[in-house]
Amino acid sequence: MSYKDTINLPNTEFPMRANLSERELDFQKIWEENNIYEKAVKNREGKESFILHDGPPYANGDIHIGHALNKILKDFVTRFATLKGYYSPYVPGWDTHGLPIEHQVKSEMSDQERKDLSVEELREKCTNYALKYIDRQREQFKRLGVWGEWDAPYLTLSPEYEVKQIEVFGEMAKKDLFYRGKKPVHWCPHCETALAEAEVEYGEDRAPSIYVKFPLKEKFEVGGVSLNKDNSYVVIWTTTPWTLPANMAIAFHPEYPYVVVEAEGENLIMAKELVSNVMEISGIEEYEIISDEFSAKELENKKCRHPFEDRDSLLILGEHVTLEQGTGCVHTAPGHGHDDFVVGHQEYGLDVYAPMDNRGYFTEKAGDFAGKSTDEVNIMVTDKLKEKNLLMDLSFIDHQYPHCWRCKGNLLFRATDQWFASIDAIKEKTLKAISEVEWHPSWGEERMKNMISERSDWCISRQKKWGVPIPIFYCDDCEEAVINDDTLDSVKKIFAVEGSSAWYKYPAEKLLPKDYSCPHCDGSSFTKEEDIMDVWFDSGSSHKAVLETRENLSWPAQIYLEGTDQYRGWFNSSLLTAVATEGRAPYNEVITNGFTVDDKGNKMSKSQGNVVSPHKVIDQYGADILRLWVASSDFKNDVKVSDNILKQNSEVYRRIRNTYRFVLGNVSDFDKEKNYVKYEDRKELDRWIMIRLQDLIKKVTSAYEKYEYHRVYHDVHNFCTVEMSSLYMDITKDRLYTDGTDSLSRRSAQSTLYDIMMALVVMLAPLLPHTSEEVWQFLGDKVAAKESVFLSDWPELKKAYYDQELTAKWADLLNIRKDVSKALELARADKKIGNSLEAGVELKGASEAQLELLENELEQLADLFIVSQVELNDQLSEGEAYLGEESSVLVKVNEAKGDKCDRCWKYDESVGKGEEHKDICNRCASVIESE
RNA sequence: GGGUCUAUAGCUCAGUUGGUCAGAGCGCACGCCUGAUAAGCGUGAGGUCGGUAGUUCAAAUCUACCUAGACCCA
Repeated sequence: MSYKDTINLPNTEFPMRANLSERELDFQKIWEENNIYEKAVKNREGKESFILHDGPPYANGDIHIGHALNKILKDFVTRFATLKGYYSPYVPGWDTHGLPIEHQVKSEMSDQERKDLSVEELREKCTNYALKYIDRQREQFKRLGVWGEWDAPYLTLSPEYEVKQIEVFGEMAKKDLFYRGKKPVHWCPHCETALAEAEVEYGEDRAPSIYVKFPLKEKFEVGGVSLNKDNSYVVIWTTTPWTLPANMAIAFHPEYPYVVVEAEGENLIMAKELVSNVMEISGIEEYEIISDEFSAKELENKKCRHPFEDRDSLLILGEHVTLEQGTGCVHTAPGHGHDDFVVGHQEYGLDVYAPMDNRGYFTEKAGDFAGKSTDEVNIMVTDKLKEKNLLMDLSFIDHQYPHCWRCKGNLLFRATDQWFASIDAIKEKTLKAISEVEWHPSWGEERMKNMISERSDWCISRQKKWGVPIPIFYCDDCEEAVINDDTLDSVKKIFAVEGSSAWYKYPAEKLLPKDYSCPHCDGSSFTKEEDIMDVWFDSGSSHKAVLETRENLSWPAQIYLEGTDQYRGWFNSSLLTAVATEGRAPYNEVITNGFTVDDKGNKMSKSQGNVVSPHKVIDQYGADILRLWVASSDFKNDVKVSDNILKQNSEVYRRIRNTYRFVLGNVSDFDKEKNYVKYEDRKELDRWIMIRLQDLIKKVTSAYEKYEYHRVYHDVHNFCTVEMSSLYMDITKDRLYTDGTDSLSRRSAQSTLYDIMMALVVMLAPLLPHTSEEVWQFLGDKVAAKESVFLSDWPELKKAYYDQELTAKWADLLNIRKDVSKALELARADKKIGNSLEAGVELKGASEAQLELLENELEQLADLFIVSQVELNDQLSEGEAYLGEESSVLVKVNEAKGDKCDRCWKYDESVGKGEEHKDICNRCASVIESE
């Protein structure tokens, strides 16, 4: 007869193959329909808050693997916090304003449509565009298994958000942190608009190339020669002669050597390395370097005369000067160049002068050049220079020049009025705030401090339409800028109802309080500011706009968690607005994740073909595998991802899943109410693994608290593989299958498996929510009280379980087990045995203590080694036995005595001797009898 | 060019304040099992700790330089 029916084999419907890509959707549906997220959060109402504030992704395009990494990490944080007992609601958000969307919307229109478009229409289209992508991304984020208030996210374009944002702006304005200044921007004279760097295209263009002599203002000595102002010059080179009227300075590199060259009776200052170049280009054959090399530091703050304006030109130092072209002496017009602005204006305080109108024509201030175009001025300038004999050379060259993305025309670099936030005013406070934040990893503090220390003032203005208007008015009479509580309250009221598009819909009078008059001059007519705010001001206000306005949130946030690029971005702008308004950082902790790179550590790019798409991963493997990949990586560094890496994670997943499956199969007849064996009454091996489980709980909990998910991953995986699968489950199978159904030994094992399962499923729930929920549902009646794993509690660490004596004893026994395994393998290689149950083992301890141990535990050794018999033999010698490397025990492997029991498959001398059950051993016979 | 980082077996990670032959799991190879079976068990082979030069009795661990890579800025 077959005895298979008399044993308790695993029994479960829990599928070995997960089929995650399809089944995950079922669980997501269950969560959504039953409001599990809401219930889980509500479950912790009144408990300590743990608020992770979401950095808003930009509402454009589909999510990529970097988004997935970041959002999944956030999900780990909030799910763990909730299970651990914190009140941790998660409100996701989106960043919706800004150039890329405006750009995209415009480029989808014909030229005519674009021309006919009103600002309000444009903004409506932008709104729709953003909303469309929010919907798309929302579904994609939800598909990752990220939970949160997806039905009520925060959007930077929502009226309530905009109101808070201009409130933040107003608070800063009241503290006098804003000022109006000029700054050069890319300007298209045809489209009459400023362009962002993304809208600039560089292309070949023909330009005049001129070398110009600037006369010294006074005589000075340098490099051992004395220079006379009548015949001594600094030589500059430029390809934009029209910017010369705005010249304010000449920049020299502080480190390169300069010299004086004598040529044609004149003394010329230039970089030593470029002398021969310049002479060759200018066609001068006879020249001589008449000075020693000298540092430009000797020239700093001396002056030249402007070649044709009634003005001086200051000699200054700048690291941006190169020796690739020109003379090493750089014409500097702070109104017409970026470096010129930074060095000339911000470092040397020179005027930002750009006498030019929106169409690119020179203004009245430009004197002779008034009304002229840049092309005309190019010619006039060179003529003037020739006239004064200050033009060393004129030629034409082809070079890379910026063009407008739309009309393809040449761009100008031109200073326009901008609003700035003064960083200097709050720098000290900000640096202090940084040191009060906990940075993970810790180098973040230094990175942030360096960044803030070096940061110059924040240009808030953007000459665009898709954004939050800068809520400032200008009095038409006195031209003063007006912003105060009265004007702000009025604007806020209107924005709260109609959103910030109202700024474009209504004239200033409607936006201001009724009959408002200028606080400076009593004037009653006003003009609105046309610029919008930098989008970093949008998201940088989120801590106020979200944390302060939502009832379930609170300021400041416990955590910001973003990619490392956000030191410059969101961490930075949020910090500045928070310090400006509240005097401290908006976060207690900042965590950063690295970027996703390919398996060689290179960044992903379409052209490299190494891009891993989260959608594909989900289709092929499932979101839980993607999440496992996130968990497996030390995200503080850059995170590698490739097919191979994902495949590896799916193998790890399989091991975890099969551990669950084994347990589920073996507790199918287990009723916790009736069959649970309490810890003290369990078998030693069961107690041993329970202690191992406590170690695991301790390690895993601590790893979660430190955001070290890769430690969770490794610890849990090792536990499943080493402790559980190859040891505990392998050994316990015999008890579970063949001992009496209701025997203490079997119930003891089941109770243990149950305890382990309950701890594991909760501990992995933040990482593998779908699988954990699936397991939870399969536990069925046993956990009926809780409808979802996410409504349960974090496993409790049972310190009382610890038992040093037992732990030490089992460490010894398991060492011996390793040696026995090795000995069995040798026997197997000799074809003496196949299955280890075909073996009987003889042992000899290597020490008194070990001999005693073996003697005491003899009873359970066969089960522990999964062999049929174990005997002690103090006659064993090294010649006939294997000497264990781990424990020094001597092991001799023999064929097992007796015959194979048909029921438990062990060999035993009692087999074949029974009356009723001939083919099975005594133990099995008695089990059958008693069932 | 500047700021901040990273570099340990094919892969993912451990390696406290420098000190026993550098560890784990996976993968791989080989074997076993066929009552966890598109599972499970065992054994084994894989590393000049990115490179070079130093400090030291002693360095994967400290210093300098170099190489490769990442983010931000210029």
